[in-house]
Amino acid sequence: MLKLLLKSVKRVSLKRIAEEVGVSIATVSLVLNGKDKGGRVSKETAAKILDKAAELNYMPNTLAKGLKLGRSKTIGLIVADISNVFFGTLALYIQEYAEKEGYAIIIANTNEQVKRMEKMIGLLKSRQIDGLIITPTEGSEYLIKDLIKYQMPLVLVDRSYPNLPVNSVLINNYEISYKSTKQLIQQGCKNIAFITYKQDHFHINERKRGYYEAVKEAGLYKAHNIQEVRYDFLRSDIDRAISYLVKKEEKIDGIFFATNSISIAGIKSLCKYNMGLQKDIQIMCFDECDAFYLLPFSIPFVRQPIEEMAKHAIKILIDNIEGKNIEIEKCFLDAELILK
Amino acid sequence: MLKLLLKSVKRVSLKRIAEEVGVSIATVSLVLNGKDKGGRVSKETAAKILDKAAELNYMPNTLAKGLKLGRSKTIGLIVADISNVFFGTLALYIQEYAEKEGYAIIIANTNEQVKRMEKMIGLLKSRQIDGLIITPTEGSEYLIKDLIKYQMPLVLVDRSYPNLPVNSVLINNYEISYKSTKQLIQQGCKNIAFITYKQDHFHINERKRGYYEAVKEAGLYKAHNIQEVRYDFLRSDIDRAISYLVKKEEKIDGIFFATNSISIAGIKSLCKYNMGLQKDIQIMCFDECDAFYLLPFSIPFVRQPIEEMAKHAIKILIDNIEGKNIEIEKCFLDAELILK
DNA sequence: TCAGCATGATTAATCGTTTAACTTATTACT
DNA sequence: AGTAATAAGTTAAACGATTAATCATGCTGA
Repeated sequence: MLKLLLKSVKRVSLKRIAEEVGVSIATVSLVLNGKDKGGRVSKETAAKILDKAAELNYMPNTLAKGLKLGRSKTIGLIVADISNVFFGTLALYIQEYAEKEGYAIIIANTNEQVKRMEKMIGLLKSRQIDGLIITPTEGSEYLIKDLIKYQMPLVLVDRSYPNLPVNSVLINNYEISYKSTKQLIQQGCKNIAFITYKQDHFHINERKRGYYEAVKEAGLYKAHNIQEVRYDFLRSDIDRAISYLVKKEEKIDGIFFATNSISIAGIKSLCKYNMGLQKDIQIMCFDECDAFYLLPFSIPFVRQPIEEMAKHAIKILIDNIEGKNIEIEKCFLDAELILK
Repeated sequence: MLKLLLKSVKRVSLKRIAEEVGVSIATVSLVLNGKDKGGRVSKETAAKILDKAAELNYMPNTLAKGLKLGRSKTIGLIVADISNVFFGTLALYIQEYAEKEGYAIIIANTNEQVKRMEKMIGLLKSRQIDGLIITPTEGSEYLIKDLIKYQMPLVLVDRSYPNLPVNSVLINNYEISYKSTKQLIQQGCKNIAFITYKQDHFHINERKRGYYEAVKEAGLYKAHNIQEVRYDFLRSDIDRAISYLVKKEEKIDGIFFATNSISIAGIKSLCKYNMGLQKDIQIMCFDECDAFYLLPFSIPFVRQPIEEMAKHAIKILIDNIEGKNIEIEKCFLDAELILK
């Protein structure tokens, strides 16, 4: 009874328009899709159909359309954590650019767990998404390979497997890390730490390599200045790392944080230990953070071109989906070092 | 040619399984949906079907299923700005709880513009979403009314129109604002400002009312201590407001920020004017912010139970969608005042 | 012997759209 | 007049899944 009540508000379909105008469903479809050129439908009939469609506020059923055409005009976006500002901003722009092309976005989180990533891919596939934008988790190479085999239009963003034949949009991690570390050295730092995730990610390794080359070149390399923390125990691992770094005999005078979450946790920790930022220790962060504005001095950071990344990812993906481009695209964008 | 190539990877359908096992599509469907009890299908056939489905890694086509059943197992989430941590976190939890019930989430942004909200509702409707979770923008009452008339399962979150017969999940805005303001008064503030959006939102008005009652009760009410800023000109309006408040003859000694975005912008501004936080001015914020951890003292704030909000919203919505509950639910959750 | 029932499966309609192929009537051309 | 071309539509199959209705077979008991 209730169900009947709920169903009573029927959506407007082509059939309804066809009946009310007195033509066949096919004619309505042709007109509404603009395929009535070349003497298919008379001007008057077309006008009547368009009027009726407007009057009834017709909206095509995307499910039916997708089923018939084999395309859903929907893109899956798989990120590690949508509550993280970096991914949130990425999602915002991806959604914006996708919408302009008539695509909707379904978002899924992995929480950096490959099992969840597998599940999410399955979930999105069963929804007949036309393509996928992914920031892959560690150890997900086999999933990416599967998707390639499956011929799923795909773009990796932020992170990538450089040896896989897959579209990607990345930043110049190595160069910007090298440059950022150099900057700390120029500011007079002699003992610079690098805090990063204990993860085997290409982009993370590149950042490490940039740091490494810069300190080595300056003759400042010390193995124990590189500290790795676990994603799942970020807070406690950072605390331990910072505590170690500031207490060891050769006290550090600079820290480079490899990601935004590490930056935030690291700064929190430094404050807890009451370290004199920019007096005793110079820091350098990946990504901007609101917290910076609280300080009486400015903290240098690497700004990623998130909007550009989103724009490129969507363009590459949609070109791929619509068959306009079948070449693999590896797109590298320049991040910016902000010193202010 | 290319298209043919792309199409060559066909998805596994019921038909394929039926052919390979040598039964009809109907039988496969029954077995895979667990509707083969009561002597519908023999154990052996069922086993063969299940095996084959597993072997081929069958995944139901959600579009076809949705078309047939009139339900898409998809929920639309419309927020103001997914790059805002509050909404990002909300989205994270909503997605998590929805997923547990087998629903996917499509996210859309309004940027606080009612025209965009209208567009997004249309876009989501045409995708046959089963229900909608919305943080409505200002002036969107007519859209909500439409949705109610349309009998769309719907839950408003964070914000609401209290007079409309619509499900909602809100916090106790009035009480928590009253309590927070009282707290500032107890700490000795005699001249407390309230900075809020120039928006006619129920939840915003409630927060203002809480502030108002508290200062009035203490005989501290002054009309010009309430400053309103525009969403689209947040930074500049906040700057002007703060500048005014700290420079006027009766200098303020406390500020209550009505939302998280206002808190962040406000603190930035205070730092710019070099105000001595917690010496000259006590502040009170809505929502937590990473920036707080940079300070040598703790900033009191109102913590919203975001996960609980998401949980309730999803429960109410899905009960509604599945016809388990047709009563209108107005759910109020308690926010927490964190002083540390 | 045969109605009645249980078991195990199939048939066919349906959801809303798209589109190739077909129809029918009119006009144009030689 | 006969053929072709054009205009203005319609028909019907298909996409993949669900499900009410039907069918076929074997068995039971009076």
